[in-house]
Amino acid sequence: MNTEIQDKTGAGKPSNFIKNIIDEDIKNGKNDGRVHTRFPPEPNGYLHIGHAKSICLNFGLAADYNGLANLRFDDTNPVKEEDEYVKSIIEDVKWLGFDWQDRLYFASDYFDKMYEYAVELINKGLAYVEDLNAEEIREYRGSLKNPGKESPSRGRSIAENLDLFKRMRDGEFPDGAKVLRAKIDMASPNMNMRDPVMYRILHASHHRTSDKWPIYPMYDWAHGLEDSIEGITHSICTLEFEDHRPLYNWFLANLDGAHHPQQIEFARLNLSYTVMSKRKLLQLVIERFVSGWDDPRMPTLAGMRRRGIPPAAIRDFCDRIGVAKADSMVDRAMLDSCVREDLNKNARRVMVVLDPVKVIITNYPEGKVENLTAENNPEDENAGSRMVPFSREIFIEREDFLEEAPKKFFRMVPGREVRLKHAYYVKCTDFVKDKNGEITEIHCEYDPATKGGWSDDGRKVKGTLHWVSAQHAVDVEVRLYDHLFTKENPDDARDTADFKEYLNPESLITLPNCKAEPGLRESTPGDSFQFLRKGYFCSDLKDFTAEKPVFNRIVAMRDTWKKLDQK
RNA sequence: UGGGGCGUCGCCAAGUUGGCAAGGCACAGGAUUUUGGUUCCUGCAUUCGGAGGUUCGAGUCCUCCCGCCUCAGCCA
Repeated sequence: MNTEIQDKTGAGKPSNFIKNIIDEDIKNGKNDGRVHTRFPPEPNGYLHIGHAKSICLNFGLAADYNGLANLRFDDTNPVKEEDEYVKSIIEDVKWLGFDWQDRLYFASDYFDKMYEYAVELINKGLAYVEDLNAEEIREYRGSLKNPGKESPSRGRSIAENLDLFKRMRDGEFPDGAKVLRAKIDMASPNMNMRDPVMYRILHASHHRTSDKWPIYPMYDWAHGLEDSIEGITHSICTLEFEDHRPLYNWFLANLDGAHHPQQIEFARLNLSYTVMSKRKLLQLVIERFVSGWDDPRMPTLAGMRRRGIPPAAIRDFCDRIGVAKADSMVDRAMLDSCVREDLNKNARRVMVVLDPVKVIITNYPEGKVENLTAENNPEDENAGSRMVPFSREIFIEREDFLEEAPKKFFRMVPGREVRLKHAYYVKCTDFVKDKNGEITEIHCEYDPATKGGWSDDGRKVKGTLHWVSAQHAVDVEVRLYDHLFTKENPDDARDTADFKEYLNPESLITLPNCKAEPGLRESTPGDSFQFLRKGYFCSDLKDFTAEKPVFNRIVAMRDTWKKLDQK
């Protein structure tokens, strides 16, 4: 394999086309071998896992090449942006595990400089003030197949343009009255080059510059300047900006002495069984299909944090999916796999019965309580152990008992011996049903010689069950989360009405009466556990209290029995 | 017969100057196991959207064709 590249870019991470470009740049001494990237969110919404891909890419590249990565807010549109989003984005990027040190920047910090640059273009005869209104500009722009035509304003003198632009800046004109446009080519096959708008008039208060500016720069004009000013070497963005690259380059090439970063585009992330567009996510929140931006089913970083997904698992996921230019849809199972891998290593094991049925161990002394040793994590010898109380009456999982069982079922069945994890071997001797045929009570006998769950005589038991002592059990609520949508790609709803038709009615199942071992009452919100044999869960960041403990299922265990059973 | 991209296993994805198809997820077997979890083995593209061509040799070069994504905000 290409061990050379891997050694060079470190960490044994797979190569990708961006690293190849950077390797080449370094070989050629471009940018003096510097690598400087940036993550440039607009503070107008919450970050989601798609942004995480970009964050991991930009900060990861900087780390791999001993470079730097900035966090920069692209706040050029005051009517959409709010400080609240700045805060949440900062929180999310930190949570993901990245550090921009003192390099937190705002596009709005460069407004003065951008204005000067605009004047420079006007002076070069490369920009002009437009009188046409928005609708007229659209008409003049032409269509995909037909060239546009030049605006009457295009012929204005430099002096007049300078004057008008100054007056735009001074607030003399109402919103929409004029714009500043670059003078490029109205017949270009690339629509972005048909005299794109650089500045629009917006008498709006900005979250940082307040009322200082009545004009605001457009993305295409502003973004390259931001990159240039910060000395960015590789400006990484998503595929839809590919068509903007010629414009990005045109602006920078026409400004004297401006540092000129290289724009590189990659394919944005699509994840199966969810949607990623801000508009659709917003709709789910507003129409109450989810409880908020941090609903554990949301693909937002806030939602994933509340779900209990470790940031390290998201970083691992972003490494595994790679970076390329082909549109793709990553299987949610890939993320689940990363989550399980992390949690298997790190989550303390604990016993919780989700759907309890009572078991009475008829030959166990009434009133007796034993404290049994239970290891906290077989994957981590430093995790230690805890004591779990055992008594005559316990709860087990309803689905772990079958009156008549198929051959491959090796849980509790009348007459068969099974092991209670960390406790004893027990054998079912009897059971009680109510008039609906539902099991209400199971009777067992235990073997006192098997304390701890071992037998000296080499006797084999195939099944091991988790349990909770009835008198010591803590009542907890458990929320089982599943895919938000039933369809792999809810976005291709073109044939039918709308993506919300594919919402999964079982994406949240609340179990209000679960039985947990006593220690769980003391958990800190956000703690994650493996509920033995059931999956990984975390105490809910918002709703968990010692009085009413609430746990979220992060992801279920892999379950080969379920697969077998369904066949 | 507008422009710009992309097409390698069910899903991601590597494949640097042509040298004879990495890896992960998923799936299927088996071993180990006080979690039907973990771990560990094993299997899983004679083939790279298709058809031609160049070459001793092509996923990599050439030609044509097919399919998908994307662009007409004073959004980013």
